[in-house]
Amino acid sequence: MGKKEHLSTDPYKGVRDFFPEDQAFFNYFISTVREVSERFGYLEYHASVLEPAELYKSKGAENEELVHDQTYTFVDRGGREVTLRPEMTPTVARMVAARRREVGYPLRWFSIPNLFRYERSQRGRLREHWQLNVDLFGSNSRNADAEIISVAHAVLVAFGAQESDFVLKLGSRNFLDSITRELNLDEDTGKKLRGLLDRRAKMPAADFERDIKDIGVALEMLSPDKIPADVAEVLTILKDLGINNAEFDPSIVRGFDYYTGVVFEAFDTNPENNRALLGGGRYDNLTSLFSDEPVVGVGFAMGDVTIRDFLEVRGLLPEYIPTTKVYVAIADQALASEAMKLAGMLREHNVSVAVDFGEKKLGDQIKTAAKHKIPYLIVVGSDEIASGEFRVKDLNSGEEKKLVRADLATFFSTL
RNA sequence: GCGGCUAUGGUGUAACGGUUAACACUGGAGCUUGUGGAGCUCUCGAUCAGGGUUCGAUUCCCUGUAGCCGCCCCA
Repeated sequence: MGKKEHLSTDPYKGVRDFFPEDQAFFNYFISTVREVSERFGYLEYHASVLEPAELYKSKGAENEELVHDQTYTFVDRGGREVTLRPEMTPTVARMVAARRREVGYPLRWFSIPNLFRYERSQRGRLREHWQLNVDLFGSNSRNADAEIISVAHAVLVAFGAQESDFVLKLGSRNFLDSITRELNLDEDTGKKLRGLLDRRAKMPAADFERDIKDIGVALEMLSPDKIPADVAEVLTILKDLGINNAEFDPSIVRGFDYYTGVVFEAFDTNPENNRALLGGGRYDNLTSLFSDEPVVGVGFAMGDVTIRDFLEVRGLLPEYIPTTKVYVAIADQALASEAMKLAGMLREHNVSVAVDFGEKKLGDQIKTAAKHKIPYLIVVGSDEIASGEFRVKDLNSGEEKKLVRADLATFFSTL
């Protein structure tokens, strides 16, 4: 036997391989979110996955865990500490701050970066994922908050979701602060309250009520009927825009410290999938890391893995169709050059064509085309070369039609 | 960082502690020199690693490793 130790074919822990079917979905994800973002007048930017580690360290003690335990951080050959970005917001804040005097506001930017986090993976949470980030800078208007939420809404609709499939839940950091002030809670207790609210959906109602009483907050203060003024304003604008599945939810608080105003998350209305599909909110102080001239912002982010899970559950995943439209099979290896010439002619008309070199029998060549889910087949044989007439087979229906050379290009380029 | 579950060909599954580890898909060869995607025949290919219990371990126990799922945290 002489068994040799081989390398594993698994990808690195927590990251994915994108096989062509996966890449096809990914391309669909990218093109859909890009189209929607651009439709709202947002411009695409991009940045390196490498950032100086200080960018994440400077955000305060609360983020120690994120920086020390949940990032890929290493020292480069020049002794610099480098981090694979775990989120995009500090990067975009850095870029905006760098050109804060010249960019012009309101500024609308979006990006589709990959992000890394060093943590144990679980369903819907991997060590690398891709995320749409949409941000609007330089406006304090409630209309800006509403616009960002409506972009999020439009993205989900563009993927085929109905308003009944998801709900937009809005909360408010101002509201949270007002409770803290009213009850005179210290900073620690305020944080505890925020954490409890964040976890509310995941814990039994009785536990939540007990814990909330323990820190001295009456349950009535968190009633969904007591809509804070900022949330109410945004909800009114959204309604005017024709968005009817948004509501106030006092337990929407978002985990990050940098949020300052209205925050929101979208949820699948199917209670079995209670993970947030996307989330965001207003953050008014982020660029202050880079300058004393702060730039206000509001934005949201949506991951490719969570949206894929959502679309799968809802039956909204598009069927896989390869980009290759035509497969040319040959009856005899000697005809390979003829087949390649025919393919070349079709390519000049922007038809995607793959050619078989005839190393297997014709039947097996067709199997290959079918296996690759290529929709059309042309067989090249000496008869066809002589007559100039080719049989085009639709591999989905099994139907065949005869076309002369010139008509082939016309036929395929209309697909 | 903490906890639960799982580990058999490339994939998905099967095997009361007892012959040669079974079945399906996939791959390869053929039936079959140009209408074939099917079918049939043949074939390649596996018990995660180490230790223990036992006459005998894929099966039971321990350790390790890996994966999945939760928790923590949340981008």
